[in-house]
This record gives sequence, C-alpha cells and structure tokens, in this order.
Amino acid sequence: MPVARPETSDSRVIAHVDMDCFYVQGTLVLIALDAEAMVNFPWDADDDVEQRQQPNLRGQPTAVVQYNSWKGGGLIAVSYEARKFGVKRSMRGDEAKQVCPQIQLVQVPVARGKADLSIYRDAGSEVVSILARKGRCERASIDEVYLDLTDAAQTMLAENPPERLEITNEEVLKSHVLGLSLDAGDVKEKVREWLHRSDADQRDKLLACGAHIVAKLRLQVLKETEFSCSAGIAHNKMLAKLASGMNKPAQQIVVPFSSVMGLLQPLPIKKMKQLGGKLGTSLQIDLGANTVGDLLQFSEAKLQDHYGLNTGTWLWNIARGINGDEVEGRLLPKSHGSGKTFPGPRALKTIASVEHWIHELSEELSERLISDLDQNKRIAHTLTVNASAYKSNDSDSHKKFPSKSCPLRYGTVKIQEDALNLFLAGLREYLGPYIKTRADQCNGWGIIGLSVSASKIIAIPSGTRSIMKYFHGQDKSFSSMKQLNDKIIPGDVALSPSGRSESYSRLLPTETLRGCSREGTMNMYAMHSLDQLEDARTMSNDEVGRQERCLLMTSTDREDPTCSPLKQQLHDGFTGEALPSSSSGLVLRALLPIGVKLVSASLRFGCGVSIENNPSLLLALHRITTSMRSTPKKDTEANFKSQSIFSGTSSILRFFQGQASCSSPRQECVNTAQEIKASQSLGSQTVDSSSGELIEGEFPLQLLLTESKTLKGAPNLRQEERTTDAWSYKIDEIDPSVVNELPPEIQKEVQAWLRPHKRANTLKRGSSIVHYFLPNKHE
DNA sequence: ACGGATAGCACT
DNA sequence: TAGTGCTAT
Repeated sequence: MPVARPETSDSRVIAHVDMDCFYVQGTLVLIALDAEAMVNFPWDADDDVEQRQQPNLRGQPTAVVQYNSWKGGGLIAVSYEARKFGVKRSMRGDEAKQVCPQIQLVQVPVARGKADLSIYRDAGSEVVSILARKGRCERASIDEVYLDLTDAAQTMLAENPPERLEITNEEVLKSHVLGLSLDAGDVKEKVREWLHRSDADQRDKLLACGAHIVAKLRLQVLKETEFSCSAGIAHNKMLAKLASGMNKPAQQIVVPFSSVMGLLQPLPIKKMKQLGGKLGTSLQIDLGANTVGDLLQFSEAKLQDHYGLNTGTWLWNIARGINGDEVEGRLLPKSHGSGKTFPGPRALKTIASVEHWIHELSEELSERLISDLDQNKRIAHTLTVNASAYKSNDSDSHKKFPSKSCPLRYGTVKIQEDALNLFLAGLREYLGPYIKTRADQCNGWGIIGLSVSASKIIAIPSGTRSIMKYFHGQDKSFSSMKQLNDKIIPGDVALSPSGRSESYSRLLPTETLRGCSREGTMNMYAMHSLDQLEDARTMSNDEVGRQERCLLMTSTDREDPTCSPLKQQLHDGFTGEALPSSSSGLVLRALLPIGVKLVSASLRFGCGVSIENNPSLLLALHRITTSMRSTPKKDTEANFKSQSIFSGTSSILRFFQGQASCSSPRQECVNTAQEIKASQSLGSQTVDSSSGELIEGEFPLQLLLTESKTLKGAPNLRQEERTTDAWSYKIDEIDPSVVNELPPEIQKEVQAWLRPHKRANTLKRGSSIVHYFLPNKHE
C-alpha cells in the first residue's frame, strides 16, 4: 500500500495519436504506410533492375525493408494493404514476396554502411510539432505521441459545449465511440448524437470535446504533412493507447468511461502495453490470468507479492482501467543512438573492423548531436558503448558484453576515440584477465552488435542572461528552457540543413561569422544563439585569454591537424590570433573566476577551442552552472553537485599566473575508459584544496590535453582509479570592489554570486544568474 | 548462425 | 552511478 493509487474517477482527456505512415526520400516514404499519405516516390523494383518512378503506390501492398542483400532484407513496416496478405513486420523481403508477390518493397536509406532513419525521425518531429499545439504533448516514440487535452477540452466545454456546437469538420463524425451500439441505422447520426447530447456524463462531454480537438489536429496533420494518423481518446494514457490501435488507419475512437470495463474484461492480457513480454507470460502461467478481467480476482497485496510493490499496484490498477501516468511535456527524445548488427558470418573479428564501425556509428551520432544542439540547444552528457559478442573457444561464452560509458565530449573524433576506448575496456572485461589482442587474428571472439549512444541530454541553462546582455548589447538568449523549447521545437523543424559535416561554418548565420571574424578567427560554432559563449569570448580578451587559448588547444589540434579531413578543417578554423584587448580590466577581474571556471571545465572535459569543440564549452558551462546551483532535492541534475570543480579562486589564479608559458604537452596515451575517467577527474584535483598548491610538480593538466591515441593492440588497463577532492572555492578572496566597476545591470547578480550567503535568499530564482552560481548547499 | 535500429524505464 | 534487463515499435 505504500504506492499511491491514482484517482479512480479520472476526468482527464488523454489522446494517443499514432502515425499510420511515414516519409519519403526527398518526397515521401512510409513506415506503416497508408493510402492517404502516398505520393509518388522513387522505387527500386528489383535491386538490379533500373530504378523507375512509381508515381503512386496508393492502395498497393507495400513494405519498407532495410538491407536487401540477404533474403531480401528485413521488413520494418508493412502497409495495411500488404497486411491483408499476411505480410508481417520482421519478415524477410523474400518471405513477403512469397505471400504477396505483388508487394512493393521500399528501402530504408543507407548512410555510412548502415540504415539511416533520420528521415523518419524528421517526419515524426513534423507531426509532433503539429500535435503539440493543443495541449501538453509527449513524444512517446518516433511515430506516437500522447496528448493531455484536459485543459483544452474543459475550456471548450465551458465556452462552447458540444450540444451547442455545430460541426466544423465532418471528421469528428467519423469517430468511433466504444460501446455505442452500431447495429442499426445511420452510424454518423448516432455518433453525432453521442457527441452532442446534453444529458451526458460530464466526463463523456469532456471526451466529446477531446474528439473534436483530435479530429481537427489529425486533419491538420494530414493537410500539412500528408501523413495520416489514428487516435484514441480516453481518460488516461493506457486506455488511449489501447484504443488508438483499434481502428486503423486514419480513424479515431473515443473510450467513454462507461465502456472501460467492457473493453478490458475480455482483453487478452498480452495486448496490454507492458504485458506483451515476460511479465504477461508470467501472469498467464503463474496466475492463470489470460484476460485483463482475470486479474480482477487478485488482491493488490497478492499482485505485489508476485511482482513487487510498484508493478503489483500498477497491475491492480490497470485491470480496473486506472492509470495515473502523466503526459510528460516532452517533444524531444531523451537519448540518441546509432547501432548496427553484424549477424552470423558478418561478425566483427578484428579490432580494426570494430574500430571502423565504431567510427561510422560515432560519426552519425556526432552529427545528430550537433543537430540537436543546433536546433534544440541541448547537450548530451554521457557517451555509452554497447556491444553483443560471442566467445567461440572459451567456456562461458554466454557472458554479456558489458556496456561502458563516460562523459561525452563533443566532436566527431573525440567521440570516435572515446567510443573505441569504451569498447576496448568492455572487451577486456568481457574476455577476462587474459588479453590476447594481436590484431587481425581470430581471437576466438566476435562482435555481433555495436551501438554508440548519447544520453543525459540537458537543455542549456540560461543563467548568464544579464551578463550576456551587457556584453552583447541585446538579449538573444532564452529566459527559460520551456520558452526555448516552445520556440524552437514546433516551428523550426524543417529549417536547418541538418548537420552535414561538409561545412560547419556554412551553417552559421552570417551575423555570427561577422562578429567572430572581425575579432580574430576563433570561429566558434553556434555562437549566435548561445549567450554563454559570449562570456567565453569576452573572457579571452587579455593575457589570461591567451593562456586560455593556449591551454585549450589540444595536442592533436596543434601537432596533427591532418589526421582527418574534418580535423583539418577544424584546425583551419583556429589560428590562435590575438583577440582584441579588453576594455576594462576590472570587469575582467570580476569575471575572471567565471572564465577560469570555463577554462577549467573545458580542460577537465578535454575540449579545445575549435569549431566542433565549442559545444564542449557549452557543456563545460552547463556543468558549471548545474554544479554550482543549489539544488532542490527533486532536481535530477543534483548529481552534478558532487563534481563542483569550481571552488577555489585564489588557487586558480595562482595556477594561471604560475603558468608563464604554455609548454607543449607531452604525448601520452589514454588507454582505457578508466583512464579517461581518471584523467578527467584529475582536472579537478589539480589544485589541492587545503594548500592551494599544485599537487604534482609536473603540470597535470597536460594529461588532460593529450588526445587518446587510437589503439590497435591490446589496451593497457590500469586499475588505479584516482578519487578526487573538489577544490574549495574561496569566494571571499575576490576583491569586492570590482563589482562596482561592473555595469549596474549585472552588479547585483555578480554581487550575489560573490556573496551568496547574504544575497541568496533575497533574490528571485529562475532567470537570475545567482540561481546558477550559488555554491552547493551540502546535501 | 539473424528480426534491425532505437528508445524509454525500472531496478540494482 | 553505471550497468543490466525488459518492453515496444
């Protein structure tokens, strides 16, 4: 009973909308295509035959297939026409041809030797941007959303109740209403009657309003995208989802409260979301429950005994049509991944081949991360590598390949290197203590699947607004994340030429380029929209700036710019020219700590100043702001607080002043993920908190600056894991008078930042920089 | 010795 | 936390 039970009488209006179809290639393709969405698109009739234009596949049995060389490829989507022939997802292309000889097979685009689903994702985003207009919207998958239309429905009911509402579109009359007897007569008339009757239950009226709203939305989607979709309208997510699949394609259905039990009772348990797998099987076998109705006989306690508190309560609830899950207002995915399988004979057996594919996957991932940053101002914080492998000779050949993750550094090359290192660390662990990695040999192992993914994607905070405003003369930033999302996501979906690596600078607005090039050639990526970078640039205006730039250059940036075309380009973007000097030394002094923090974070996370690395600066700043923020306990970013690396100014200053020149970092290999971690942790222990002195005689940051070299042979895994102590930031040692030199509009904020204990409580949370730069309260 | 590529989430 | 497992499409 510790689990809270959601309201039994749920009068929310929730819709689940499911795309029936999908995209094209320049024009149109589809996932589970549907007649209405079909427009002409190129089609490859038989791989070896010439391409011919298929003007119209409307109404024809069609399927989308990826990788056709082996048994015709695998189907990932099947049109409704083809389904009638028994064609099913996950069939082979050849099988599909057997049961449906006339089937048209459309191929998923291939990029970098792997299936590329970006067009589907883009299509999904298009639809989301439309569906999000009328209420809270949650992107549930690439082609599904949940909508919370409660507010809109209530408003509608108050202002324009159904019984007075004239039909503005016929679509709503095509709604299905679960439980409405359809035996006789004019169905439309009955639906009209149901939707508009004035004596209806309040909740039914709300649903009726929801039906109107959804009908309009679906028409809008069709009009703007040519995609059709189906929808379920009910009082909660579970019911809406369940219903949306009942009448496809291009239809919608309402689930009145009164028909919920009738719907669920006979429903095979496996049809319920979440119960399609092992849990559902267990319910059948262990409890003998084959329908949802069968679950009713079990007490909540009994279900909890079997499946735990949460799952038990959840089961008890859904058997009764109760589901309190909220519609999360989230239009964007929480992670990005790129993966590929190498089945059977194609298994990867050499480090070199693995490296190749990791590079390919990482490249795609990096591209998508840049797009995300560009379009949504979000930064991913964690890089994870996963693999599935087999061991042919050894005993426990069924061990799972461990997944490994590390902080994510932006930049294709960095991701490639980090990913490879993560893989190698995983492989080492997988193979056990004996590592024989003579490359290019049959080592008795094979890699069947590889995937590289990025998670912990967090929107860039807007903590430095007023400061940015001062330096920039105007406020281009967003005051809040929500605003940012609202502004960027829905409208701008189709705008930018989603990050091709050919020319990053071409993606920059000319305004940005002007601003940067005039002042030197630090060609900062995406500077235009990111106020934090303004700070970063300002910070680089004097000798400290010079040292920064020096420090920020990685060894490979400096020494080996030609290791890849991209790298070359990036290198070309940075010339290390002096930047104009600052106007006010005092301002700089006041802001120096911020700059130092930036630099420190940059170093810590191994980023350098180059186009592709500027996202890392953002990342760094983000880490700073999140780690400095005094975190409400519910804050999911609370984890960053333990990393508070910016707590020590005097020592930092000393540190910088002590570095008269920037010596060439010695080349050192970072061999494993552990070492990456260790070295990055090292950044925060550069200065000892008590003494304020460098811990090691040799400049330890050099370790950070070295790129990890690609390993072809055995990784040399060191076990030592250094633990870190955060610096303690001596805020009091900053001369308070510098604040007076600051422009009035930011004085208050900086002051509060310098003396948080005095000002913290008086300042409003939210838009203020103080919010982000407060030291952490402990626990 | 193939169902592929991707996501999200709960649990530990 | 990071890593595993399950579920879904």
